[in-house]
Amino acid sequence: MNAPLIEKTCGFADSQTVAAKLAALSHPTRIEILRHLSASRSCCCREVVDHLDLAQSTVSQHLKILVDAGLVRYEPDRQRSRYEVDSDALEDVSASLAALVNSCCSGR
Amino acid sequence: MNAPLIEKTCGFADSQTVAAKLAALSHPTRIEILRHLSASRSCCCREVVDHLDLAQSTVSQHLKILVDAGLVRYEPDRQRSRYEVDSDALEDVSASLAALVNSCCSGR
DNA sequence: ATCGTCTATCGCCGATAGACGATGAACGCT
DNA sequence: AGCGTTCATCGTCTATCGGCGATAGACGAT
Repeated sequence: MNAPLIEKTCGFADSQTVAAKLAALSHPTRIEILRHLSASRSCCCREVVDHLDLAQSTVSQHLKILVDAGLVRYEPDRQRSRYEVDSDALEDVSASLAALVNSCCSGR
Repeated sequence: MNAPLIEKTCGFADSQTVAAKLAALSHPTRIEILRHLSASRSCCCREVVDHLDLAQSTVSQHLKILVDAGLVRYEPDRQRSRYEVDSDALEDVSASLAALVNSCCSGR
């Protein structure tokens, strides 16, 4: 998966790539999860569940989506899980969107 | 709909609002449409259809989603339609995401 | 008046998303 | 060994998405 590389060199990723990352961010629960992950640096699944009032399986699913999108790092820690925001990836997405928006607004 | 106002004043919109706008952007076809709209300033539906190789009804749907999200302005022009990128709204979304990302990455 | 074009909308469909509960594996503790 | 906790995964259900064709309305041209 070298998409971020392409992104770095040419200034914007292809529509497919950008859309996929934005899709991972396009759910209120997942945004809330990101906020919580960044606020408390510990971040096991249970913690997020307590914070969110959703079923544990549901939260686990959302976390998986974020991990699959490359926005959150995951590391099993004993019987716990450890989730952590991937700041670089997140900034990448933001930059991609900014590049897209910029290229769309350059004409004025 | 005063969400953008809130966004302006407090630095970031609520998760729901951000997610909704990102959802509108989280489809490759819609990103492609945005690119096309910004490239050619004229933008009737038919034009987009010719550019995209999708059914007219499908394209119309995607355009509607973008309009409903407030990212594209719409104005009927005779029997044609006129779609135009709303640069301000687009920059708003980008800023919202940047704010979110920033608040998530401030800890390092 | 009629025809052709451009749109938006409707109805339909297959696929996917998002929620849940149940389950079993892994692990710490007693 | 046995119990409680944490977690990922599976199966199920429902709602929504994304695609299409068909249709009707609006309009220009003939």
